[in-house]
Amino acid sequence: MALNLKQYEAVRQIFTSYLEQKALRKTSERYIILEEIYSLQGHFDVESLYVHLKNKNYRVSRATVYNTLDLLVECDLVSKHQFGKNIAQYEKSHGSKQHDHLICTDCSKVLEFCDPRIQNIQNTVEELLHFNVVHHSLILYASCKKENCENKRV
Amino acid sequence: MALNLKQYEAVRQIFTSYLEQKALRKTSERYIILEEIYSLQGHFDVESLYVHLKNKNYRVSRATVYNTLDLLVECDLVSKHQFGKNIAQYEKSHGSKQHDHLICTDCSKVLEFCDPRIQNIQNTVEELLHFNVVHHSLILYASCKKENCENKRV
DNA sequence: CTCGGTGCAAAGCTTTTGCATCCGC
DNA sequence: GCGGATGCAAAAGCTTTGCACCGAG
Repeated sequence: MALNLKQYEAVRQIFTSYLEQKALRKTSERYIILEEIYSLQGHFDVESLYVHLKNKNYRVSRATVYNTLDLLVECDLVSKHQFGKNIAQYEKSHGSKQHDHLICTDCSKVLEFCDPRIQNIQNTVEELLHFNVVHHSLILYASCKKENCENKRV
Repeated sequence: MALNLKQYEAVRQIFTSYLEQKALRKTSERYIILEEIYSLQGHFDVESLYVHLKNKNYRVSRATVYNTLDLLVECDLVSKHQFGKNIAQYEKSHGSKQHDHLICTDCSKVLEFCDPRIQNIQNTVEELLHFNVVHHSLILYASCKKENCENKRV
């Protein structure tokens, strides 16, 4: 909910540089969307972002939301995930620690974890296949051992 | 293209057990779809599988293809991937070595690689978060170092 | 004979596209 | 003022659903 102003200032700066570098226009919509994203916690999909914006009475269209998200993903301020469903999930990524995701097979909740060893795997594959790894997605699908898993219900 | 009969026999057996265990009917469509999948190489999406079946003059519907794929994924004979797009990709998984995927950011080609260290990461996370990892998805997005990458075109 | 499974087509959802309008540069 | 970007709505693409019929058990 709350926007970290100091962080937003930095992020806004990065976005501005990116837009200038690509000779794209600095429209108010683009900044409104960026600000909204950085005031959200956790993962979100396009529709919920759109609704959030509408609720604040901003006049934006889905098309612009999609377009802007693409830009933000490209300049690394937002990351995009496909958690097995057909709905793309996004999350702000500036200043966040590199992390991967675990999805609970009982309740679909998404947890985060860090493991530096993923880097070693990337390095090996880079050498072996002669590629430069740009980014990765590691998702573990796992069931909760605890009986009290929120939604042990399926 | 060619179906490995010995493998198919084993796979058919597994599917049959699964259907019996779940008290589901052994319909001809289900076996036709299984057979077609195991005669395909590499990844495929629902539409191409459907077209393959239609070309062989089988009377199947997309609904049945989707339904059967769900069953096959559940009994581990087929694995499902979301390679960043909204089209689910599938591949036969029985008898194949555990592997992960690298997607070329230049030409979208999908390569496979194996790295046992992913297992270590899973073990650590299992302990740390108290989950049982059922399966995982690791995708590396990487650009080809070689100038002669098939489609260095974007 | 029952009722789960199927085919077909329509509906549902997410995402993309076309076009007139708007506004950053 | 030009041309990129937007809003809106329609269209597209993948997947699910409703319904009448079929066929496995």
